[in-house]
Amino acid sequence: MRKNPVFQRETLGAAILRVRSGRATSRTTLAKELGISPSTIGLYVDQLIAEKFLNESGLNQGPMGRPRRILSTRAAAGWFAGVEFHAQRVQAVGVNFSGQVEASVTQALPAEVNADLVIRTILSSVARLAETMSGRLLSIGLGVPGLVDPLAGVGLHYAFIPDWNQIPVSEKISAKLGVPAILQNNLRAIALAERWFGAGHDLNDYVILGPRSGFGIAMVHSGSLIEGARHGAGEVGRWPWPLGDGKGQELHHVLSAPATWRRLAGVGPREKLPEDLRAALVDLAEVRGAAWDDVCVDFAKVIGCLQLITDTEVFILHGPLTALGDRFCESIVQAARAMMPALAHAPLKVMPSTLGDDAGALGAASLAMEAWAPT
Amino acid sequence: MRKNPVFQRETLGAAILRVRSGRATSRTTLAKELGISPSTIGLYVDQLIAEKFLNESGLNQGPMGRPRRILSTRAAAGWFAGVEFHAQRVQAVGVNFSGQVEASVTQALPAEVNADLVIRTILSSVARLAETMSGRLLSIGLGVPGLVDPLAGVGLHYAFIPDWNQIPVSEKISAKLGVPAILQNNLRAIALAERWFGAGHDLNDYVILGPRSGFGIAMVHSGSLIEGARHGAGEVGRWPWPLGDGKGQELHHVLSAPATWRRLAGVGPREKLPEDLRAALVDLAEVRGAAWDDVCVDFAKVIGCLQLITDTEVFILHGPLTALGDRFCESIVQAARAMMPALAHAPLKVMPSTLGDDAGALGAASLAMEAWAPT
DNA sequence: CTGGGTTTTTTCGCATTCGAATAAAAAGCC
DNA sequence: GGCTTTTTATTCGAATGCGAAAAAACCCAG
Repeated sequence: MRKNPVFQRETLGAAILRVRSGRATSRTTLAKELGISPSTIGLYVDQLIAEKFLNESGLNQGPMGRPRRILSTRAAAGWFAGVEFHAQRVQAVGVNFSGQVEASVTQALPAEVNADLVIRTILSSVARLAETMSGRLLSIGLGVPGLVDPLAGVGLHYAFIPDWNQIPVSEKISAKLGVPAILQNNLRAIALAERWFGAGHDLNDYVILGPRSGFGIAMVHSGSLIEGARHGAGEVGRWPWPLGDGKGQELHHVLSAPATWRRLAGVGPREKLPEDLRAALVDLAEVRGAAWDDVCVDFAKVIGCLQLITDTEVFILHGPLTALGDRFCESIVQAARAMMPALAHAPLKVMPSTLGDDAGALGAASLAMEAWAPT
Repeated sequence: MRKNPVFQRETLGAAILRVRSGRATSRTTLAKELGISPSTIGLYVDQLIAEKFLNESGLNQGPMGRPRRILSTRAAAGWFAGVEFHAQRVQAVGVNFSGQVEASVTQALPAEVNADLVIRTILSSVARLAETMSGRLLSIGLGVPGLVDPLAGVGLHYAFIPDWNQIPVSEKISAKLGVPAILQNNLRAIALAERWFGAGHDLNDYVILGPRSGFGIAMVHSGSLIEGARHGAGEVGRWPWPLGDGKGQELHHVLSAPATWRRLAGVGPREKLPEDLRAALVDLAEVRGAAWDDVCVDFAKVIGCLQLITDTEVFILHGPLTALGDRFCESIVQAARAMMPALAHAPLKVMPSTLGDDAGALGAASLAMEAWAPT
């Protein structure tokens, strides 16, 4: 056996990612995935096994030939934290080294929230996760609302937390916790969650629809996130509404989740929504008729336009409106086809996410996993 | 001197590209650009000089220290062909190894054009270029209208040439000429032209606006072209018009170049445009009043929406409407700001391209240059 | 059960690429 | 003019990663 070479962190990290995601399960497939030679990957895998990051867990016999030695991540090798927040709450998940969620914490934020409180709540959430998780924390991902500069690790602006301007979140968090903290906009984090935990497994091009308190989208093109020159890509919510009419309001106000509920329930903009929305959802999902059609047509206008620009494979609906289910998505597709001749025979797919309410936190955890590599 | 190593084609090609574009002018800057060590780049440059692809052309004395030995491409090392076409004409340029245009050929296509004729006209155009150009042809780039599969080298569909369906253009051309033929959609090719010959030098994020016979856009994000999952990204021309109204026509018909001329000139949709459009342009550019404002507002609607989705640095206007000049672009920006609060204080830049009518052919030549590497 | 076929993994020599030191080329400064 | 400082280019030994070939592990057929 020769003297150990100096292993490239990047390659080690990439290898672990492939094994964790199941995209590569043996030395040979890893070599192909990473585009390096079988002899080299052998050394790397040996190293990762020696450092207890990977395991060999049995054999996989193909139709013929020597069976593959199945590689898997050691769940106990450490854990990642994923935290997402918005003006109302902080949500955190703990994910073991194999990418399985093992703990989850949600903390509400008071009405008079500020940046400092958010940071402190994030830290306390991670501390609570740490009580459950075993092994050491490896890195932390943060899904931050509003404008975010991921490279600098700075939260640039978020309208619903007064002093949230130019906050060096990454610095503050990683100084306290002693591990790298990776930032990303929360919708874009959700896009990553879809890749790791949802439908985006084999997708290279998809768009996340995020009708929540506003309406934003996150776009993945050729497997990578679309950021925009100033981190502002996907601000569809600020389109004028009615579309193309300068005098009106913004799309935000019409296609947000609350606005949609109101329209479906026939509740005026001033009236309060029913207290137990969760319970009312089932009923709402049964709504048909004019209100339903109107809402679908409005969504179809936007999604149709987006399809024509992005030529994406699929739209994945996130947020509370996923409760409206497949029929909502299908109605949107139908309406879009009816409205735009270009889409009549083109593939257009809209589907509700299978991830739940903690998609943002899962996405943040994905950030952490993707960024981490052994020292 | 040691035995020559086996040089990586990819690295050789990348080095030539950097030198040609002026992004790297010495061994050291090349090393930084390519992310390889100075010692290695030395060997590569020596090899490229020995093979007569590069020259040393003098010294560049900085404020201090040993001066850089300036590298440059040998213009006579070979040439690239760039060909663009649409239903009416084929346009070709010949570009020397330093990236300078040395020859240009335009051939009209008859009304009863078909795929076979297009291919033959492309070949004859290249043959005519060859009469002027010196050295050997290295590769050929093709800007193809409609849907294009660049990887397969296949023209998928183009509405204005009847049998243009699934045409293996790359195969046909490179079989005849014996050099690689690289395909791309013509608007996306223009985006590359902007990078090599125009304003895109230092830009990583920009959007090409192509109001011609229709209305398409090409998007560059983080330095790379947005293709779309099915090569159909940027089909903004097929948005419904008026925006958001299902019952109307398509944006194509209102914001195309001819339609815009008609609106500005007050000419009905059936009447013919003035014969000598070129001459009339100067007058049209003076147009003001209601028609002018209407047109600007309509463009602003679309460009504003695009800005909010893409968050691009700049829109570059191409096609005949560039004749309307800076004032047109400025009016659009003003109108967009007035219409969309989100853009009121955000950076929004629209500018006319400085490239002329042969931007498509230049872009095709850029394709050829970017794809080529020494054997 | 032995030998051929097939696929995965490892071994081992080799060479491309790197890193650190060295040389080269100029400016500025006394 | 010699000296230091600064930046670029080259030299040369070392080593990371590669390729070809061998080994390993399994199936199947006779």
